[in-house]
Amino acid sequence: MLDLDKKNHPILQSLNDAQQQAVAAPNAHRLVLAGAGSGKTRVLVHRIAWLMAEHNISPYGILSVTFTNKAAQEMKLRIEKLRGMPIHGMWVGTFHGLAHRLLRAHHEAAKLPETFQIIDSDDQLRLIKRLMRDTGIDDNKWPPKQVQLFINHCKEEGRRGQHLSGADHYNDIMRQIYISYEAICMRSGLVDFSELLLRSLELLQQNEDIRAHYQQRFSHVLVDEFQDTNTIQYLWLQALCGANSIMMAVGDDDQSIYSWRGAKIENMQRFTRDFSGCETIRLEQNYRSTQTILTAANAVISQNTGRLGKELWTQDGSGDPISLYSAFSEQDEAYYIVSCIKEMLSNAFQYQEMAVLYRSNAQSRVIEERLLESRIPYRIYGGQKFFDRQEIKDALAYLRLIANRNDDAAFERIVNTPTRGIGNTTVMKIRHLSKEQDLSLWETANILIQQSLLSARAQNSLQQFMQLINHLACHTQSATLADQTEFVLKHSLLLDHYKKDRSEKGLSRVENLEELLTAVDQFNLSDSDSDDINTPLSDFLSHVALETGEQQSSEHSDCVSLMTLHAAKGLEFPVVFIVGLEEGLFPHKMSTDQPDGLEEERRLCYVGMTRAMKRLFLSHAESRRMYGSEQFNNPSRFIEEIPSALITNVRAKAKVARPNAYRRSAAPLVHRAKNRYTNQEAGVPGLNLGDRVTHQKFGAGTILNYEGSGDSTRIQVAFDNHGAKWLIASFANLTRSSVG
DNA sequence: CCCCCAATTATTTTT
DNA sequence: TAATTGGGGG
Repeated sequence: MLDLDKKNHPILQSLNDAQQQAVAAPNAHRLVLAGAGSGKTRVLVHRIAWLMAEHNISPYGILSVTFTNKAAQEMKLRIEKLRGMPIHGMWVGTFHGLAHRLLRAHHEAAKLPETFQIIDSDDQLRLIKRLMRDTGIDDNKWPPKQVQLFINHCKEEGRRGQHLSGADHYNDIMRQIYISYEAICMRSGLVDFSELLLRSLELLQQNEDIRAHYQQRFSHVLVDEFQDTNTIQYLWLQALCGANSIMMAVGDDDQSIYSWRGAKIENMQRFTRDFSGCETIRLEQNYRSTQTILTAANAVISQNTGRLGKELWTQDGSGDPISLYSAFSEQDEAYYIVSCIKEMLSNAFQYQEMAVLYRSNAQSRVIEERLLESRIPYRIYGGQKFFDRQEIKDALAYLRLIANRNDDAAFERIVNTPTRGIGNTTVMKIRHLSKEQDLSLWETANILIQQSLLSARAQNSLQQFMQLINHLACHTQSATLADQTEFVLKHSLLLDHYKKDRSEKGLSRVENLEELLTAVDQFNLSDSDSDDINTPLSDFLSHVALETGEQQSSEHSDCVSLMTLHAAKGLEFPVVFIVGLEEGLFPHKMSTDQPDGLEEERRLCYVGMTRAMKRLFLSHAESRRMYGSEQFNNPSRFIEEIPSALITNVRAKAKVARPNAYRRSAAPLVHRAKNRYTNQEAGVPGLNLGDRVTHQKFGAGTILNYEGSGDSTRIQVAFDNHGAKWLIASFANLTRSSVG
């Protein structure tokens, strides 16, 4: 506990006890177990302010690491806001961004050319494919995607090609490809994402003076989302922390949902072991959700084993119960969601306060269709990033080649884009010689031309291409970035190339290229880290590679958000719908066979539930069209893990509340559903699934399901006024009624 | 070089 | 089912 006068310190005043303990922790390592909505960013920001104010730490001595650019940006902003002035010299950024910074500053010691550029996973895959073709490795037998995973996995574990044993045929092939891949990247001055981290770790490991410099500089290292760190990131942090550095790791083991991407929850325990004197602080008071939502989420996550342990609570009230809807089908589910959205809207919630979360992207479609139909504005998070689009990458490849002629990935991409008569034969020739001579494609192309080793046609085309690049380069040397880009777009004929495509796709590609000009322009204005000595062009290229660029521009309009549960991490919404809570879908069947997989699914559910502030709607569908066939999934086990007292089953209510609107809009689909059921008797002659029936006591309802046969047949009926019930068919005495 | 058809295959994704 | 990918033909 802190002394009273400390508690009244302006930086600590607004914080709860646990938060204060974290913020004002003495000079010792701390693991902060920060539950969802417990104010972890707040703690980090206040901690930094505290260190500067009370420990007299200069911004220069602080290193603050996050995973996403968005988080880094927010951190920076909030620190500046709290201090009331811009911060200089503090390293606040993503793992990759900071690693990049280290490599730029010490490219020589890192054995990288000054002009090195970053490639994304797409470029990486292309390089691997090309290399496999060159070395004659069958890409049917060894899928390039798998090779890519292998390489990245190695790098994430800190292993180089030389370190590998090649124990069996598989490992032998993989090692071979990995080694040639490393060679190509070196020769082309290219660095992939995992390489940024591994290379900068090696830089620190192999250069005592550099390591000592940073260890001395950073007296405090703070890390956000620590549960998402992988092995190399852990080692990287460790390398930056000297004997006198203090580290604060903030994370939540219950929100670890990226183990499939290499994240190691074990790093949390490892941290408390490796960093001596480390104590754990728990932030369990939640400032986001109602107690009902928290109790439900706590109950679900408590099913997991090996947790560090934590229970969320709130000072606020219990709030509304959680709604559960059992839909007939995914269509029905979508109608229900839309009807709830309308209801919430009339309950004074705005569209932008609502989010629909699903396990897999494919689920968004039905919901989109219904939203579109109801003219409800929505926005889908995730999906293709601006700078990942084909046409944008083409344009960037021109810029990259201008910046660095040895960039093989860029060369390969645009040597014949737009088509200029440099076919496969020519490119193959360049590749072969390039491999033989260990020169870049550009250098090789030069040799081929000088020695006239190509057909006259090819020679001519290639020469023109290279002249074009040189021409673009020297004509834009002194121009601004925006002018440079515009010049390139025009003279490369890339814009014309896409303008020829009159389809919708082509149209949007042209639009995107035009948007690129805007992006370039904005970059000039806002500018990046201005503390390196690079050209604006190379600055821009690094920026683009590391910051994938957010969604479209419609950010500020009032829209319902649609996204995967993964994408929802870190966000919050007053009203949250979690749909498709079915066995096989969520938990996904790909992860149900191993216990680890199932627990991660459960954490995902926990993440989803804790996004909700006021209202949480859960739903599952009894039948769902998946991969072209009808699946009958059981309700997700996660539903059962929620105490039933917290849940209201709303199936009947929803139908009664809006019988007309509901029925009318649903009509065509009910019809379609009925067609599917036509030959499927509900275990009783004359009754089919989907039929409308009447019961003496319960009134009208719809047949949902049945089980068993003969006298013991049970039928599930959704009664309009009494919810869903299982009835013994032989006693129920149901009569068919016509569909309204 | 482009177009069409058959085959394949369906989590989650940041940097 | 539907979307993407690869191979073959024009």
